Amino acid sequence: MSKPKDSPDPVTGSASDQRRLQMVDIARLAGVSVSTVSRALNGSELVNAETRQRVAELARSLNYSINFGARNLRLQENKTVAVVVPFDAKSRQHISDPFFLSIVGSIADALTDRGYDMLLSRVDAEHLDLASHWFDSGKAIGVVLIGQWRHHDQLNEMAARKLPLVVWGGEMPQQLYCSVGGDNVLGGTLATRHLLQLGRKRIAFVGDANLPEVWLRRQGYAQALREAGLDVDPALELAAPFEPGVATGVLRDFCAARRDFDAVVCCSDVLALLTIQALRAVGRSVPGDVALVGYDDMPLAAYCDPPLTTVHQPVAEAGAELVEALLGQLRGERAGPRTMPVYLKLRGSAPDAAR
Amino acid sequence: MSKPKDSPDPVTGSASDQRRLQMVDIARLAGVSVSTVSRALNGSELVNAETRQRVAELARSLNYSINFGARNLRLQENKTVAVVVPFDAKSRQHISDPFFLSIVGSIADALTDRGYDMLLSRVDAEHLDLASHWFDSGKAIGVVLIGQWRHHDQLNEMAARKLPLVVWGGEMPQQLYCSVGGDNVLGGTLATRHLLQLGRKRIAFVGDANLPEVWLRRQGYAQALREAGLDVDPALELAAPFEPGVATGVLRDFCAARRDFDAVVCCSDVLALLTIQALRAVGRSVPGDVALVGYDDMPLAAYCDPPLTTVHQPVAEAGAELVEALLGQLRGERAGPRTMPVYLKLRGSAPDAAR
DNA sequence: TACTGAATTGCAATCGATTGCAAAACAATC
DNA sequence: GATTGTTTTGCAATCGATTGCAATTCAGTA
Repeated sequence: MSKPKDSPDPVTGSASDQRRLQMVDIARLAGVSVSTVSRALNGSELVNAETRQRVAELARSLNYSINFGARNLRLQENKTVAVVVPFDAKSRQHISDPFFLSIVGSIADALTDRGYDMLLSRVDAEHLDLASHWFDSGKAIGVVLIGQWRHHDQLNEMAARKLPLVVWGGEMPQQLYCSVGGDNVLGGTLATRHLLQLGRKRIAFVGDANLPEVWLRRQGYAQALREAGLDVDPALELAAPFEPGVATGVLRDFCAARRDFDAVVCCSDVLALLTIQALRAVGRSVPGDVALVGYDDMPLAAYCDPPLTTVHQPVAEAGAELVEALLGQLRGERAGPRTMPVYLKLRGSAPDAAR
Repeated sequence: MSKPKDSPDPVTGSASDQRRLQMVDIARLAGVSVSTVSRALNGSELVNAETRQRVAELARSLNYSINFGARNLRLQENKTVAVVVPFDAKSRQHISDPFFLSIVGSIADALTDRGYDMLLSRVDAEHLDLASHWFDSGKAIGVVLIGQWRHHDQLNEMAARKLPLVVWGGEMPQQLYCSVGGDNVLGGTLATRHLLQLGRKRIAFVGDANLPEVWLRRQGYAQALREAGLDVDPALELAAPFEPGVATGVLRDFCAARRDFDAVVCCSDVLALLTIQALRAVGRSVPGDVALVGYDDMPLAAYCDPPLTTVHQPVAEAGAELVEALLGQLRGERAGPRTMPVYLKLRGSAPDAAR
């Protein structure tokens, strides 16, 4: 009948355990002042070693933990970073692209490692500047924004206002803010070159070039074609958005209308999957009739059918780079944009030529 | 501390030195006291309508926003909720399962809608109880934990300590904490019944029954088999974990060793994809040789090949339910576990019998 | 002009921590 | 015992907001 675990602890007192323990309680129990407790818990040399030990043990045994709100207010210090994921207000769609979610996970890791907290929120992709609210309100010391979307301009304005900001995305000409991203031009080039090496000559490009990252990838795509002495055919470019719902229709129409291409460069792995579906719907096979390269190398890319040949983005390193860039800014360093290497991961959707 | 606040040095004043605007600044500029500004911004009737208007406009034009740390300290109120995603410490793997990430997105929405902030963090899946730190330190008013994993016991202890806690997961016997989840027994039953209706009799079950949710789904699986007069064959159960890395090997071995099954119930869509790959590697087709049902209905489930027939989990509603359950607890309501309906989404991997 | 009550406004205490400075305790020396 | 020097400790101000209560303003009335 005895259930020791559930019995109320007489020391802490069952009635008053509603209120959270604070320093004054520890102080009273230890028979010292609040100042001494504060110093003891912070390991100050000013307090007697024995007292320090005693206070620390008392605090631990009572499961005391400090009120960070009060501490931050006093110290004018804050270890919280806001991570903001844009969403499409028109379609009211959440971000569901696995790649962005992976990046968020990677940032969470990087922040945790460095002792920072992460405030996650969403913002209308048409009003990226609302993300500055987290800084303005003092809730966060800086902002990490996932993607530039269509509002390069707003980002520049935010940077001009001295908002501590880092953006995952591509490096654009005359950019004021600090971006971190994969080498999009290289990615576009690698994907296209590989398809050319497979002997494909009519290579379509799927992605909305209004987005900076896509625009850069398209540069790489065009460059690779030029190297091979080929021209860009605007008819083979499809401005499909990243939202699966919209993209599906666009892709089906495209595949129904044209059969004069033998390869596709897709600007995300999700778009690649949708493209494969659209192609199959009109009776064309991958990689037989059409070879296909995706982008991102999302976790599931290896487990699709066919597994996706895709441009690998350095997700694991991305979090650390973004966080370091932000902390650098806060230290007053003038941080420029950073571009990280990418490489092509060969899988079934556009297998190695040697095979 | 008698050091008067240094007037910001106009010469050396670095950019980062730009002190954030506070109420006292607004007060000075408006020619009123801080109290009046506070009241004005909070829309108090005590302050003259005209003054209120003037102060509000001034604050807006200066882009002032309140310091929440100070406000929360004074009001003893906090609108931050910690959302904790367990990770596997052994494999040091991030959570990459798209389903969990979708749930996180859904919670972010629900919290934003209700004016709460979301603190996202990860915790070692072997020490779920560390999640209580967010509450103990006053950084969050409660904790939402994504998944029970193997530590039902730790969760019960946390609940016994009166930690405001809600867990996404299944409802287990003698559970002290509040869980919110899909109806796992029903899900298992629906999946299995559907395969039986297709005429399959040797149905494998893939998932680690040490996890509460899987355990419940297995109940449903067994129940459906019994209904059909069939016995559960332990040889057809495969305790594959959710981590793709580990699961891949386990599944390949299983498919290589046994060909005496004609259907599979998988406990996640990712496991379903891996199973399809493993089956194809040994020359068996889906759904021809083996019909297959996944679980979760992750965003990409419709875009795989074949598209996955899968048990749809109510992700969009999940966030709202979890948040409401937590807020209910905070209001002092004695909230029991909630189980949400699920349904079977028919797609290619186990098509409708009628076809 | 003096008085009254309602409408505004401001003073000062408060939330829970940190920390400069001064006071107290203790030890060492003359 | 008085003086000096070194540890330890505690008082009180501070961070940026909120709010009870007292003070002020002002219109209306005697």
